[in-house]
Amino acid sequence: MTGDAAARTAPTIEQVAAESGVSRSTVSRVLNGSPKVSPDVLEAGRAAIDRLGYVPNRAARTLAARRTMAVALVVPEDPRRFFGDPYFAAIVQGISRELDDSDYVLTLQLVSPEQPSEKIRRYLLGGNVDGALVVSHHTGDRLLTSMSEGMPLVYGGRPVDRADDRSVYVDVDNLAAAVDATRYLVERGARRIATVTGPLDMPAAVDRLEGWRSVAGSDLHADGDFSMVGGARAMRELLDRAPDLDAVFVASDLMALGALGALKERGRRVPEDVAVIGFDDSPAATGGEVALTTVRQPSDAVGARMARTLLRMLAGEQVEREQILPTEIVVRESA
Amino acid sequence: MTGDAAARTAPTIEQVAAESGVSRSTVSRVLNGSPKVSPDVLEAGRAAIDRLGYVPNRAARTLAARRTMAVALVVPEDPRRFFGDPYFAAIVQGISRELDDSDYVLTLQLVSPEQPSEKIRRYLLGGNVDGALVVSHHTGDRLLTSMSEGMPLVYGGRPVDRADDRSVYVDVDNLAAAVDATRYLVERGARRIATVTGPLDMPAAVDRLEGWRSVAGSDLHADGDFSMVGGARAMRELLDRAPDLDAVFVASDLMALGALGALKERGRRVPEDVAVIGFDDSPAATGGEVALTTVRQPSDAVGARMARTLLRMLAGEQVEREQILPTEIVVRESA
DNA sequence: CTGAAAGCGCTTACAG
DNA sequence: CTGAAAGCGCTTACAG
Repeated sequence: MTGDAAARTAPTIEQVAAESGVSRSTVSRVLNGSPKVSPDVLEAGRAAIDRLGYVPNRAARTLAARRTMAVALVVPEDPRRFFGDPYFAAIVQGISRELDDSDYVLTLQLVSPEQPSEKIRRYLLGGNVDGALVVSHHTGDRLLTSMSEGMPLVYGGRPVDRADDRSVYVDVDNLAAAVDATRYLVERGARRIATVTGPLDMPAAVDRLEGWRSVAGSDLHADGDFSMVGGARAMRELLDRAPDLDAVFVASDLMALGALGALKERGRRVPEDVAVIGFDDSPAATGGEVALTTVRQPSDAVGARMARTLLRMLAGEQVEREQILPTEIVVRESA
Repeated sequence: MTGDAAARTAPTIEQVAAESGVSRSTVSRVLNGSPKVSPDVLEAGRAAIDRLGYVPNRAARTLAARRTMAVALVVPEDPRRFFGDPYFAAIVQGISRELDDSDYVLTLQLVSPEQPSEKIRRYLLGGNVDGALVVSHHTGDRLLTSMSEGMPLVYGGRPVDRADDRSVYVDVDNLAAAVDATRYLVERGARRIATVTGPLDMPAAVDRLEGWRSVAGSDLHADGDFSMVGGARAMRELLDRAPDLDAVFVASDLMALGALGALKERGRRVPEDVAVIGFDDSPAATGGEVALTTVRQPSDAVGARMARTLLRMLAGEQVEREQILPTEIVVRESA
C-alpha cells in the first residue's frame, strides 16, 4: 500500500523541493514562515508539502537550528502522588494550555525523588529540550539546581532551600493564605482551632502550618498526607486529642473531604459544632455533602505562568525571579 | 566561571576525541559500548568523557543513527480525568518502571480527546520517538489508528472499535471480571443486584456493565462517572429507584467509596443490608471505614507489559496482538 | 526574493 | 581494533 511505503520512508525536504520545483533553501523558508518568499513560490511550496504529507524531521531541524522547540516537565515525585493530587492536574493543565498556543511541545520526565538519576541529567543536557519546568512539592534536588546554569528552568513552588536566590519560580503565598484562613475562623468565633497538614517535607505544607500556628498559637496539628483518607485519619486523631476543638484549617480540599467524613462519624455538625476551611478550591470543595469554605489558589494559572515565563526566558526576555499569585477565601457552607 | 562557559558550549565528540587522543569514530564506539574497542583505548575514552562532562547530543545521534531512543506516552484524555484516575497512575508507574531498565526515555503527550490535533501527528511522525504507548479509556481515535502503520504503537485497553484487528493492546477481561464479581454476589445470597457504572463511552465501563447484566439480568444501573462523588450520587439514585436492593457491583473502588458513604447516609449496613463489591483494588479499596471486597486488576502490570511489548516491537521481535492479564476477587469486608 | 554551500554533531559502512 | 569519509535532513549566512 502507498500508505505503508510512505510511512516507511518519510519524504525529505529534498523531495519537497523537487516536487515543487524550488530549492531546498526556499522550502525551508516556506516551512519556517520566512517573510521573504514570493506569494507564488509560497503557494507552490505549500502545495508540494501537502501533496507529499511532508513532516520535517525534528532531529535534523534541531541539529541545524540549534534549538529543539521542546520543553520538559520534570516531576521528581512519586507517580502515585503526582497522579493523585489535583494540584498537579491543574498545573499541568495550565502548562498545556499555554504551550498549545506556542510552537513548543511538552515532554514528561517522571523521576524518582530519591535518585534523580543521571538519566534525567543526560536527557536535559543532551540537547533534548530548550528548557524545563520543574514541579515538585519536595526536594530542592541539587542535581537540578546545579543545572539551572545550563538551561532555562522554572519551578512550580518555592525552593526548599530558602537561601536559594537564583531559582525562578511561580507560587502562591502559602503562609499568608494560611494566616488569612485562620483569622477567618477566629472572626467567625472559633476559640480552639486545629489544623490538618500536608507532609512536612513539602514547603507548601510547612508554610501553611506556620501561617496557622502564628494565628492559632496552638500545637493541635496532625499530618493528613494530602490525601482524603489521611485527612479523615488526622481529623479523628485531633478529635481524640481535643474533643472541644471548634474549628479546623485543613491544608487541602481533598483532606478536608476526609475530615468532613470523620466529623460526621463523630456526630459533629459542620459548621455549627466545628467550622472547617479547606485549601485549593479544587473540584473536591463542592463534591461533598457540605460545600467547603476554602482558600482558592489558582493552580492552573500557576502552571500557565510557569510556561509563559519559560517561553519568555527562551525568547531572551527578562523575567521576574519570583512570581506570587493571589489567593482568596471562598465562603460556602463549612465555615 | 568555568561552569558557565562549559554550560554555554557543551563539549562535542570532537573535543573528546582530541582530549583522549583517539579518533571520533572510536569515541563513538566507546559511547555505544561497541565490543571492538581495546581496553586501554576504552579507558582513555571514558576518562576523557568524564573529564569533559561530555553528554552526546541527542539530535545528532538521532539523525545519524535514525532512531531516537525515546517513546511517547500519548494520552487523548482530559487532564482532569487523567490525573484523577488511579488507574492511570498505576499504568504510568508500570511503564516507567519497565523503561527505567532500558535506554529509552518517556515523553508525555496530553492531547485533547476532541481534537487530537495535527500537532501530535506531526510530533509522532516527525521522528521524535521510535514508538508510542497510547492510554485512553475513550476514543479509538482515527488519527492514531491511521498512524499505527507508520510506527510501533501499543494501546492500553481494547480498541473502541471491536472490529479493529490490527491494534496491539494490553488489557484485562473486563466482561469476565464483571461476571465473576456479580456471580460472587449471587453466591453470597444477593437477590436484587444493582451496578454503578463508569461513563458509557469507555470500553471498560461498557464491558463491566455487560458482564453484570448477563448475570444480574436487571436494568438497575446508574452512571457514577468513575469518580467518588459520582459514585455517591449514583448510589443514592439506585436506592431511590430500588429501596430493596441488597447488593451492588461498583465498577471502580473510587466510586465504591462514594457509594459506601451514600449507603451509610441512608442507614444501610454493609454488607448486612447491602453487599458492595468494587473494582481495581486501588488504595481506595482499603482507605474507607469498611474495607472493600473488590476485583483486583494489575494496572501497573498492564503498563509494564505495554512498555515491554513496545520495546520488543522496536527490537524487531514478534509480539502478541492482544494480551489479557488476569483479574481476581479480593475478599474483604464489604461483601 | 532565491539558490549553492557550509555546517550542526553524531554513526557506520569501508578499508586497513 | 582503528581511522577517514560519507551521510543523516535540516537551517542559515552569503552572494547574487
